[in-house]
Amino acid sequence: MMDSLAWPATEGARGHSIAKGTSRDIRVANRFEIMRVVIARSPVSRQRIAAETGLSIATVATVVGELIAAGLLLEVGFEDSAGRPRALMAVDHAGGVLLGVDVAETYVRVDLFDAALAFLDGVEEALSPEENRPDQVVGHIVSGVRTVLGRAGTPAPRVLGAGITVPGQVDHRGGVSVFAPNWDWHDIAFGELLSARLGIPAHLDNPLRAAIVAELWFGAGRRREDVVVLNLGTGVGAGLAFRGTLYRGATNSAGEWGHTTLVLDGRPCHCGGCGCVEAYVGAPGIVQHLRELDPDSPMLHANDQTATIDALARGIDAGDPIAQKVVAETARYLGAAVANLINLLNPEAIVLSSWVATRLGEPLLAEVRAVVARHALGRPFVATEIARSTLPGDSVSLGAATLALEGFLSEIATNRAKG
Amino acid sequence: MMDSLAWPATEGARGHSIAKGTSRDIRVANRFEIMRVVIARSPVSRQRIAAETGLSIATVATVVGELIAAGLLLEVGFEDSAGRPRALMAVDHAGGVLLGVDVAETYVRVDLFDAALAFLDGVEEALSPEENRPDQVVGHIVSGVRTVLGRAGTPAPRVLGAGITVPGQVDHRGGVSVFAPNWDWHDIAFGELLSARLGIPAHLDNPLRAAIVAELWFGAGRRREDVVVLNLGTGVGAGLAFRGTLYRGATNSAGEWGHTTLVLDGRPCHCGGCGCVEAYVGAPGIVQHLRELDPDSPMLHANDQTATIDALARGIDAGDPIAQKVVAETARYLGAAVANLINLLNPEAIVLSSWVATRLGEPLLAEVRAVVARHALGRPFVATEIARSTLPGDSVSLGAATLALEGFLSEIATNRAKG
DNA sequence: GACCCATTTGTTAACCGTCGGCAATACTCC
DNA sequence: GGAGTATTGCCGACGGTTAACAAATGGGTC
Repeated sequence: MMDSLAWPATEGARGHSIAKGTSRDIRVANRFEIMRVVIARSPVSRQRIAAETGLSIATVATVVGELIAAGLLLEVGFEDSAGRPRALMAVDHAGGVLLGVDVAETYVRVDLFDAALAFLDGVEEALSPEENRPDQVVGHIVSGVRTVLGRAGTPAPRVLGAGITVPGQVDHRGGVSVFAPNWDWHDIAFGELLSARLGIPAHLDNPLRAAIVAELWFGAGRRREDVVVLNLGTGVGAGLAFRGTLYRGATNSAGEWGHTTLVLDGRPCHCGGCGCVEAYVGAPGIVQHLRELDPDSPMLHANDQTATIDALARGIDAGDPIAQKVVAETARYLGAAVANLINLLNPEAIVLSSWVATRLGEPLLAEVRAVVARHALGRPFVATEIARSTLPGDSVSLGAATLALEGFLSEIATNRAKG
Repeated sequence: MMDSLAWPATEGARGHSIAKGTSRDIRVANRFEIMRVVIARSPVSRQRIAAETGLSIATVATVVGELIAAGLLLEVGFEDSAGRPRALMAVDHAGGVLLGVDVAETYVRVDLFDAALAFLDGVEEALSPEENRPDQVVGHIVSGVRTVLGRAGTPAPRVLGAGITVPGQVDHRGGVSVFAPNWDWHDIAFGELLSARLGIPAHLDNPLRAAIVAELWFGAGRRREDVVVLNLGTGVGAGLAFRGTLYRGATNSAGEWGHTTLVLDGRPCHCGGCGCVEAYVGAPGIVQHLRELDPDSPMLHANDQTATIDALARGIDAGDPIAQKVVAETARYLGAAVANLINLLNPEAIVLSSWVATRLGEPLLAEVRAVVARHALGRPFVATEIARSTLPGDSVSLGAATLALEGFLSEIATNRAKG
């Protein structure tokens, strides 16, 4: 058994359920926070880090020292002051790389990032419908990882960790894909398979959670406590963060916002229910709006939702009335569903992410805001910012890599002893 | 200005939003946990407390020592063991009392509890529709408090604190009723008014939050992390707890589950929207189901929902088919709305509370379970226990008093120096 | 240009608080 | 009195902060 396993095989058998907080957790949280500030404000002085985090300068100095010792940070210069110049810290771009792997129904995407989560390189391998065995998927991941690491040049960079997202219910502590509905996987110890083949600390989770972590570190979630990210794609779902940290639910399946009922006894949904949010605002649902409005629309591309949504986006730009009606109809449902989240959870921000949100963009968002204003209660509504994600690239693989960084930061040894 | 104010008037002006955790918080959380164990398992040995909390015996001993010094706990006897007998701890019933005040639209309820949150006495004063000025409400609270404390006998007991719930959006830190829709209150510094007149540390909050705190301490929330309590009354709302603690949302208005849309463009709701959950499962909504099924039903009591719901409950017991249909119809909506919560939040338990849940009881719950099973996703569904609240009495005033106990426990000085 | 001082930054040590482990003590039973 | 268990006190490890101190620079003075 390799020691690169990120999940101790036997754990979690504690007698009680309450997460007892230890002082160690405080240090780890501070490391996260300081790393976030350095990434966002780079180059940045210790003084400024202290001001932004609220920590004392002494604590900042020790934590920064740890991060320098771990090879993540670097003093990159100095800044004038009235007295001694401030040293400026930045992420050491040679300090190591992180891998973010997004396993979806039709593709496996492997992205390489530096320790500041700046995108370096990426490959995407298509997944045919027959290739749904875990070992086949693992094969694609391994080949993708080899490709990007190979291209990264010599000497091979130090890999700090890999984050892998798999759809469905994932037990992130055990590295187990508990249930992946599309492939009918049950309790696949995916993480072990991967660690064994990669020799890299691997962190398995679900794409919704990766997306919210990416927003927390780099997007609308920065400096906020309660954030929801809505993944609008073929399926739809929500990533949730409460009090500044990821919320997973009791059994790692929180966030199935797509399968909450919006229209009782409404449109059938592929989950078997009726009137689910996903049936109206998922890509197939949007295509259905178009088909119902104009069955012969030239924007319709049979068997290719992506092309249809693209055509729709072009139609909006061109002022096509049918396209506009489709957007309005979609927003009628999406807005009500967003208002539900606002009323129930009173978040600070709701972020629209994934490819449908990207393509339909501002026109959809404007309509949604108007609908939300009608449905949501006044006070929570004004407290919530509704925005599109500003993250570049695939925010799922970015979030997966971020989870790997969090894992790495959690395991840095504290160095009091110096020498 | 009195020093019994529980809310420092100037606070919260920190530059950053992240709640920086201190080791002090750990101690406070452990005090809560140990107090909960003592209340639930009383009389209980230190050993058992350690086993149930997962803390070391040493830590349990120090915290128990603090609580004894604060007058909350007492050694009440010994338990045989093979060697030295275990000392048994219990709450000191003479250690102090807590007040729980539930301010509703039509009444002010003041309950007195001992430090173990056992009910001692209570009074309810009716609130006429004209009596909606803050000072009038305060007057009722003060008179109620004087009554129960007067009856408690001499010498007057030590009051550890008072928790007061007010409907609407409440800023618990500042003790301000930010917005109470029924009375059109805006930014009433209710807490200051009360502290000044009572001379008792007062803790203001919202009834939904009180209800979930009560469940966390004494009901289905014990030893659970993620719990939802549904308040089914004239209005409906949800109290939320994530990771073992109360969730308030960004601006203290999380939990408006009653105003999430379940039937797009459905029944009008008094909030101005349409198709809200409350319009179907709030008491008036249930009465409307009955009216639609049988406009001449003898169970209908004009202008008295409570009587109608009571008649409905009797009808169910008697096997009245109309009553059963009304329950089924109500469950059709309630079940779907509960399933939404399960899919979105994946909680460990959902607790049905308040007077409608009490009266319609098991028959409603059975129907709801069946509907939820159809609507919710399989895996989160089996992970969620759906139950009626087992708390006796008014769980809102109980929760309010519990909030006061939490406040008291947070402010116990740590005593290393002894003598 | 040499020197000194003010000023600010960064580091170190001391302190307090938390928890856990271990040994000494307390207590009862056999 | 000895065995066995409970409780307590003490110590170490770790966290953060405060305060004192060392380091680095600029500016003024001779």
